[in-house]
Amino acid sequence: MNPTRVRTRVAPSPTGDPHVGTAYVALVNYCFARQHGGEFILRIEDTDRARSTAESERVILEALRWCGLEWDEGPDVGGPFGPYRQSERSSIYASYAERLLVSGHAFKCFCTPQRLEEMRVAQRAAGLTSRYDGRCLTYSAQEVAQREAAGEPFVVRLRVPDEGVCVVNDLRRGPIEFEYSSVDMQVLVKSDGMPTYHLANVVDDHLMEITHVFRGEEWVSSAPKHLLLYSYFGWQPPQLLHLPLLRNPDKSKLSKRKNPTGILFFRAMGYLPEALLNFLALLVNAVRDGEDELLDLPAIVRRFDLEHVPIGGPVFDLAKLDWLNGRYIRERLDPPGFVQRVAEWAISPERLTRMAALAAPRIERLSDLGPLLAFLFSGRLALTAQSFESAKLDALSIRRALSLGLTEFDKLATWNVFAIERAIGRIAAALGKKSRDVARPFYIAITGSPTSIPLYDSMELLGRDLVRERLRNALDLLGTPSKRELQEWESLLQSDEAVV
RNA sequence: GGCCCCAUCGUCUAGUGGCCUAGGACGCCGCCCUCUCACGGCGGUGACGCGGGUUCGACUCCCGCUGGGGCUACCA
Repeated sequence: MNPTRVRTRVAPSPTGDPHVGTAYVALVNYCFARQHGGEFILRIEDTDRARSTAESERVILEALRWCGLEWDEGPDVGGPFGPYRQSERSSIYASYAERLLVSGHAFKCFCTPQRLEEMRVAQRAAGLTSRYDGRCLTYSAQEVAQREAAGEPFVVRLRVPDEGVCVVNDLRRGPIEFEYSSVDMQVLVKSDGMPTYHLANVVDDHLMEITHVFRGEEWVSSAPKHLLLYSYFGWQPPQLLHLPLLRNPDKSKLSKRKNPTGILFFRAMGYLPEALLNFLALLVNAVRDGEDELLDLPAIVRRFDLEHVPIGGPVFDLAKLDWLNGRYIRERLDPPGFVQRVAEWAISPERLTRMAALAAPRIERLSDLGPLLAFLFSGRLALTAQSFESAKLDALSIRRALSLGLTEFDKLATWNVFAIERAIGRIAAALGKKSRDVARPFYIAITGSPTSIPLYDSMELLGRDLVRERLRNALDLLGTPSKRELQEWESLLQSDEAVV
């Protein structure tokens, strides 16, 4: 019916560590494209200047490659529809925003953040949908020109009808109806001139000739805005399918405070990429009764079935991943292959060199190496609440310190000894304790012992994901902070930051 | 609060009105194999959230409730 070649994309935002949900979404897009002999594109959505980093982009690409997914077009491999990095396409978005402005489908808005905030608070208090009230829509052309000439900062907003219904056709969910009156007049161009996701994603999907968009469920509620944009531009929108969000065991959205979420975590933990991808594939399309669950990528693509992609949010079941990974290790790896994987995993020459340098001054026999460095080759450590009794701090301070570590470490732009040391320093200051005393429980949580090779080096070597895992584990042992505690403790840190 | 999505064993799911006294996988339990453990084999535990309809017949269709989730930013 439609002779157009199938083109799908995954569009991660380089604002943090690669998320396993990104791999999940990428896999679906990959499978569909491959199954139809189409193209799978990787696009970087870095329109958030404040949060996007080149390092994050690099790591995300590396992580997706590690998973075994290859894209046909992308910022690193190029392609006929480039550039594939939104920050390099500013002029394109500007011209399309201008088009909307001219046609009256968008307008300049000079409202201050404070006014918007007050408006929303009032709307919510009145039990209404929070939605831009259209004040700047009442200004005359001259008034807009005047304000602009006066140097007033402004954003460009999408004009949304006050009445009528928008129908979003989801490939699996069917038609979803939204009253336009419940759709906000989204900002399309920020005051810094950068487009928001909404504008950029629509323009790019059109220009890059994307035919099918498989994306996370969190986008359902902004689909009407996107559809509106397509219609304003006179473009044919792509087919949409919203995939369920991966969940924590308590069914909430998978979050790194509670669970491993980073692709890098799985690598650091010693999962094989084939197993991870296989596990995700099982979440996308379950096997038939009696069919083997061990599937390589070609098999995953072959049996991919759009009609049977689930829409209920699955809990990410680590136990099942463990089982699958075990099968890969014992069924798919021959001895040389196994050795190679182990080498890639943890004993690269660089890593070994670094470990040796840290360990050598502290041992008397080579055989001391095993116990001293075992924690660097382990997943979960065998700790109990008693393990922390040798720490200098009181129980509450320990929990506070570890919990603050969990949040502080995630804020670090780069993961190295220096940054880690400063983070610990900040935590110590926030708690009014000495750094060395605060470091003690971290030694125990991370290395398994109060005496070990240097903590900060160990943490860098172990990687942020494994450190996070160990802190989570320690906190589980000592008592996971309640929501209230978490809030109180965080404020401790914030007030400290304000002083600095 | 408002808008939207979802709902089968603890978990992932099969099931698209009769094939279902609901099937498979992970987990858990037991037995077997075995120098330990693991693997492997065999068996077991265990679910259609609730209430109304529709129908000769509902896990399957409709409505309500309840529960869970997402969004509600000049973040994506």
